[in-house]
Amino acid sequence: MSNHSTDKITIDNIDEEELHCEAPHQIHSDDANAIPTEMLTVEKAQRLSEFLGFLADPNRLRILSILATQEMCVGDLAALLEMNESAVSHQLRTLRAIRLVNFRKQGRHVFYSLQDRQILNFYQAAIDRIDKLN
Amino acid sequence: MSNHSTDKITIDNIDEEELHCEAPHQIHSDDANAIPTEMLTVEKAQRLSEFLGFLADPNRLRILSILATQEMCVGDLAALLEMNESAVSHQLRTLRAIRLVNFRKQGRHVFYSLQDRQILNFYQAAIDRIDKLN
DNA sequence: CTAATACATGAATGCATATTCATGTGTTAT
DNA sequence: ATAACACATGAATATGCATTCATGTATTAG
Repeated sequence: MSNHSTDKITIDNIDEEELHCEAPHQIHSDDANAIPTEMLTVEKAQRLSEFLGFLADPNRLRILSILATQEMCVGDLAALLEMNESAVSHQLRTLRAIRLVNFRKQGRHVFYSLQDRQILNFYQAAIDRIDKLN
Repeated sequence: MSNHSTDKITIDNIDEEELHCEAPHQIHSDDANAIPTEMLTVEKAQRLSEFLGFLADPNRLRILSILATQEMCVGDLAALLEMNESAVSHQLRTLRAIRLVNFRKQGRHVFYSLQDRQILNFYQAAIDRIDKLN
């Protein structure tokens, strides 16, 4: 029955669900503009985790790493990745569902390409993070 | 028995695994520096997906969204998130394992804070992506 | 028309993982 | 010392999901 009329939930604005520990000190920002000031709502957290979850698969990432540089048909993707064609097709289906890839048909071939090229920023940032921390 | 002596795999450098479809056209870059030119190796794709997978959970994201602004103890986190304390503790365990959070003990309380503040960049970028595309 | 090719898809299987429950450890209060 | 509190953790359960297998559809070749 929680009647929050807003979906913006600031942390200290929470309806006094008796928090016993005082916040000992606020975290200060290294780069100030990157700090979100609000707790994620359940709904938004779900959407975000869904999106990240779609990226969080080795084979999907490898597919995207290929499509980032060139268009390619399903059979060739399967050959490059050394995967079953069916498995590749299933993955492409999910990538299509979230609008990350495009496809165009040409004869019996289907060529896939990267649609949302904005994710390359995540991709690169994540790669850098991996490279630095290990 | 594939004896690649290198872990750099460029796509057209692949040992001629008979690709039948010619690449009809190279994808050109919107912002050129964001384009990776190499296919991800299996190992690197696994590490990357593992990292993204750790982020891809609604409750972990909500925890991080709180810790991004302030330190907090386990019980208060559980209250804010309306979660079982045990569930929160398990999640914090995995966040600790990947060095995303710090903790300090004070009496019977354990205060968690964000350690790797670099991920706030992903976080913000992902949020923006979600906001724009839906 | 028939066969082969390229890809898609539904069902089944197996694996990873989030939550819950029960219990354990350490700390403060009485 | 005993009890209550704060948190951690192992085991069990359940749920989601990636791959495989079998089959279906569309296109081209002969």
